Amino acid sequence: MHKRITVTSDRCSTCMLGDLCLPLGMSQRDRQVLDQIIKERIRLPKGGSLFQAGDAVTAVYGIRSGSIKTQLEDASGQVQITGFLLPGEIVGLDGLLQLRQVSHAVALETTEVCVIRLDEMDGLAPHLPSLQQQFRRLLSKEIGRSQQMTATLALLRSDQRVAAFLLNISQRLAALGYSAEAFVLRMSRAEIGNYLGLTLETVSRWLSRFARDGLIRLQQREVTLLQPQALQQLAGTACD
Amino acid sequence: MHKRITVTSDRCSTCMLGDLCLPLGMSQRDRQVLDQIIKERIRLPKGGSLFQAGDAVTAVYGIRSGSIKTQLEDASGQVQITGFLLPGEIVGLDGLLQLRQVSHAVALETTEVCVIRLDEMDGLAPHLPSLQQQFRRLLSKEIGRSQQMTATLALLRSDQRVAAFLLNISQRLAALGYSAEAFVLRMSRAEIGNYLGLTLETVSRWLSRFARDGLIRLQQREVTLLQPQALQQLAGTACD
DNA sequence: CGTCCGATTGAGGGGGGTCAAGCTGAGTGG
DNA sequence: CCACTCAGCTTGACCCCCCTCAATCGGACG
Repeated sequence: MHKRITVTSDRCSTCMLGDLCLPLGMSQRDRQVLDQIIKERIRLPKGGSLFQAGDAVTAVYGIRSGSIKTQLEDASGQVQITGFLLPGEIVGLDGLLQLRQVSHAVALETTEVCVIRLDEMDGLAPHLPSLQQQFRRLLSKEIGRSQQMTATLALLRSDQRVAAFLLNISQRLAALGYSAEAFVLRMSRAEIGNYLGLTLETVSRWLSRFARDGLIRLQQREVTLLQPQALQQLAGTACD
Repeated sequence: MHKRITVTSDRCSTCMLGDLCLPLGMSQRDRQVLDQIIKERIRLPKGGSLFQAGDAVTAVYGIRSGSIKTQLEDASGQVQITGFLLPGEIVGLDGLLQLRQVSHAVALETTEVCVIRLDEMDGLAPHLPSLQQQFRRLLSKEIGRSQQMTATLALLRSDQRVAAFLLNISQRLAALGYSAEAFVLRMSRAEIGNYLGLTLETVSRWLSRFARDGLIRLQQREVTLLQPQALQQLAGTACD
């Protein structure tokens, strides 16, 4: 389901993602130490699983290219998507509690991730306090992101959730240097709906409505934000 | 708003909470090292603030007795309660990203917390790897808890959310050695509703209905679970 | 050109929000 | 000791938002 690749070039210290990923806030010297930790990448085809619930946790994963969804699943087959992750973001931060994965991570397109082994990280920890602190920040950031999602689900109407979703994707892509206005949704309407606690029909209706009202332009999964400020106003502030 | 107390007795190594709090999985020797980190407690009256959004983060806090709610607030006064925390649980794990609090933490009753200073913790980290790992587990646990909340809001009907809420409180109190069947809700109907993404009327209606159907007994905020297994069946599994 | 999966759009109904009117119990002051 | 107050809770009536069910459409791929 996935292919392991030994890293030979373009390590952390020279990676284009730089501050957008694990090395954030680390000195160039510390980044070169980091290069020694990350020796491997994994390449996933569209639909491929990075890990499944129950797997032993030996590493966390930094997305180098592509995108991944993470979802909780229960015995009855019920699914809840908990995140859509983009390059620079770290996958597998839940699961550190018992060192067992609780989520299922699936590639939404061809995706490459850097393997950050926990044992390597713990081995270097005493010599690299900045890594411990950065890792702690990443965990805390994930808590904040998840709490924000809670506020979105608890406080916003369906149209506000869809608008907030578009803006969130837009801003994260913009931070990566892509266009904030024009982008391609890598996930289906059903996946967006599941993520937002709505049905796919409701998502589709609001996207169509936004397009009809001139807020966005839509061609299948291609989105162009025509009036981002109007979307922002619609989404309001769900405690952010 | 709060009173600082220097710790003179009943430190981590002898605290009754023991494995239910920070020291989980640490050796008795390591716990005695932990005693040196935690030198202070804070006592809060009902309604008192432990910290507010924007405050500098210098510590996280272990609840020793009482209970605390944490909530996100935005400029327009919109509030979203993100958690009700019981003894043994750690407050302030969000906020480590920028070392600024993002939430407002308020005591639901007279509450005492142990101050776990970050600088002390980082100072001892190299000599105490078990603390780093335990702290990482706690952060990961909080991610899992928050994701579970997302699933609850996205997947469950209002009656299922209320049932799941009662069972959650029950189980956490049982883990502390209290009765799983009979307990007092420290928060108002409005706070429960906010937390669950419902109105206080809906919460009240379902509690009344559960009581009328013989699933629980209700006297103001005193709850007795008469048929916990029926509640469990009602709540179903929101991906857990 | 036919098939298929995902997306769109419509019609209808129900779950939960809104608004409003009482109720309850704890605290207060006479 | 008891009326008074007030915040929190309960219960009812109404209605709207979003889900459900269904039909149709559209592009991708053989």
